[in-house]
Formats: sequence, structure tokens, C-alpha cells
Amino acid sequence: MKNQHPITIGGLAKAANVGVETIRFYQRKELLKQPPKVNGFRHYSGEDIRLIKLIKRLQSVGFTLDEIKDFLIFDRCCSESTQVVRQKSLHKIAEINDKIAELKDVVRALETFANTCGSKHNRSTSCDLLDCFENDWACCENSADL
Amino acid sequence: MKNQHPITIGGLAKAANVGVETIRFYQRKELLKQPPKVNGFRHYSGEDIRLIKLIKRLQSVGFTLDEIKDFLIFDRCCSESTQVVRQKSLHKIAEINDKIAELKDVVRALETFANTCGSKHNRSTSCDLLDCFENDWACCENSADL
DNA sequence: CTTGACTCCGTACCCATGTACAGCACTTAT
DNA sequence: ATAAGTGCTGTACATGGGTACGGAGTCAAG
Repeated sequence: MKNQHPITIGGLAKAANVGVETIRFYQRKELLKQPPKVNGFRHYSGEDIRLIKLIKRLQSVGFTLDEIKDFLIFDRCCSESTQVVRQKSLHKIAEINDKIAELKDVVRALETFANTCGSKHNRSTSCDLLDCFENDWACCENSADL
Repeated sequence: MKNQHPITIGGLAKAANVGVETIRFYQRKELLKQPPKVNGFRHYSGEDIRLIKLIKRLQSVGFTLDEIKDFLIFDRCCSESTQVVRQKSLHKIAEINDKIAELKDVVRALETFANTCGSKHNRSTSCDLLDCFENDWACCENSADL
């Protein structure tokens, strides 16, 4: 009886749908902790699979690996008071809400573009798209710089 | 009377709040058209300022330079039918809406984390944050991979 | 006219996020 | 017993998005 073969790096890669090199890279970056080694082979757990999927998901909505690492760290290592952790979470929430608002603006601008500029033929000005964005965004001449 | 000194690359950089090198980089990448040269010096317009600010703004919400270039091109060069442009815009809108939905999930997960895990002291499990994300996200074991 | 600030062009370098590969060890099937 | 297959370590390369720099030309003020 072969003993319940453990998750090695290849299996983890397959399960989490990333390359083995990516896992090693995340370990070097300390996004993933080094798992216990048996005979020089690393043995992973189901939690590692979930963690990698979480990382990929957060990445896909615009977090950098460093940001993700921060997140995981204020969970994983409890040196910080829960107050501090709470603060950071709230801060992050605010940031994300800002981003959502920006994205909504982009959607509105694109809708305007699709409905008017993109469908009419009076394309006299050189940059309708720019106009759409500026109207729906109120950014450019007047507001503080990005 | 000094003749209305024209916008040179340095002025543009200052006005758009980017480095000179960034502007040249965008020109190499064809995100910005080459402006007319006078005595070998490029002269920019107010539209260039607005354009760079737009690029930076789009970038900050997650567009790559290539995507932005596509956008600007289906505005600028009218080789494509308005139908096609319309289609592309609608497609992009759908993508952004997906992203907004994902970001909202992240916010909910973080709120849960801040309100419960982050504030309690019963931190027995090794990864509360992971739990919060999975609960508010329904991703990990069951859904199709990312 | 000289000096300093600015421009031009080209190339090289930087950081983030991987991806590939070389060289060796260990297990397992044939 | 040997060849596949996987793992380990370490280093090198790739791509996106810039950033810096050297050497030369230009322009405007003193």
C-alpha cells in the first residue's frame, strides 16, 4: 500500500493551476512559507492550494505581490495588535472603494463613447474619446493632478 | 515680446506630472504621436497634456499600455467601422464590470475580516483571512479554476 | 560670447513577475 | 540495472513599464 502520496510541488502546481517555478518564486518572495521537508522533498497541504488561488485572484484584481504579502502577514504573524490590523484593513477597503469608483467612471465614459462618438460619423475633432473621458471624469484641466 | 513660448517636452512633463523619459517612452510605444518639430525640438499641445493624464488614469485602474493604445487607436485612426469600435467598447465595459464585481467581493471579505477575525482573540486557525475570502467568494475547492 | 538650462538620440539599466534550464539526487517501473 | 519522472538548487532569460546617462546641439540671459 502506497502511503497516501503527499502533495509535492508538482501536485500543488497542478492543483492550484500555476507553474512549479511560480511556487518557488512565491517562496523566495516569502508569500508562501517553506513547508516541511521530508527526505529533502517539500510536502504541501490543502491550505497551500487555497492560498495560491487566493493570491492569483487578488492579483487579477490589481494587487501587487507585495500588497498581498502584507495582507497575508497581518493575518499570519500576530505581532501586531488587532487594532492595527483593523486599521490596515479599513484603509485597504477605502482604497478599493476608490478604485471601484474610478472604474465606474471609466464605464460611464465608455458608454458615452459607444453611444455617441463611436456611432456618429461627424468625427471632426481629433479625439472624441478624450472628450468622453474628461466629461465623465472632470479630471484634466481643473482638478489636482493624479 | 517673447513669442508665447511653446510647450517643449520638459513643460509637458511638468504639466502632466510625469518624467521626460516617460513621454519619450510613450512616443516609442506609439501611445503618443510624434508632435511637429521646430528646429529639431518637439512642440506639444494642450491635448497632449490631457492625453497623458488620461493614460495615467487608465493605467491606475489597471489597464496596460497596450490596452490603452488600442483604445486611443480606435479613436484616432478611423480605419475601423463604428460597429467594430462599438463592439470593442461594449466588450471592455463588460470586462470592467466583472472587475468591479470582484473588487466588491474583496471589500466584503475584508469587512468580514476586520469585524470578526481581526478583532477577536481566538486566533486558533492559522489563516482566518483565507477563510473570510473563501466564504465571501465561493472560489476555492468547488469552482472552476481561476 | 559664454554659461546654464534645456533638447536630441541612443543605449543601458532597473524592478516586478515570472519562466527556463543545467546539473545533480532519489524513486519507481520495466 | 537502467531510464523516466520528479524533486532540489542555482542561475539566466523574458516582458512590461519605465529611468538614467553620455555626448552633442540649441537657445536665452547676462
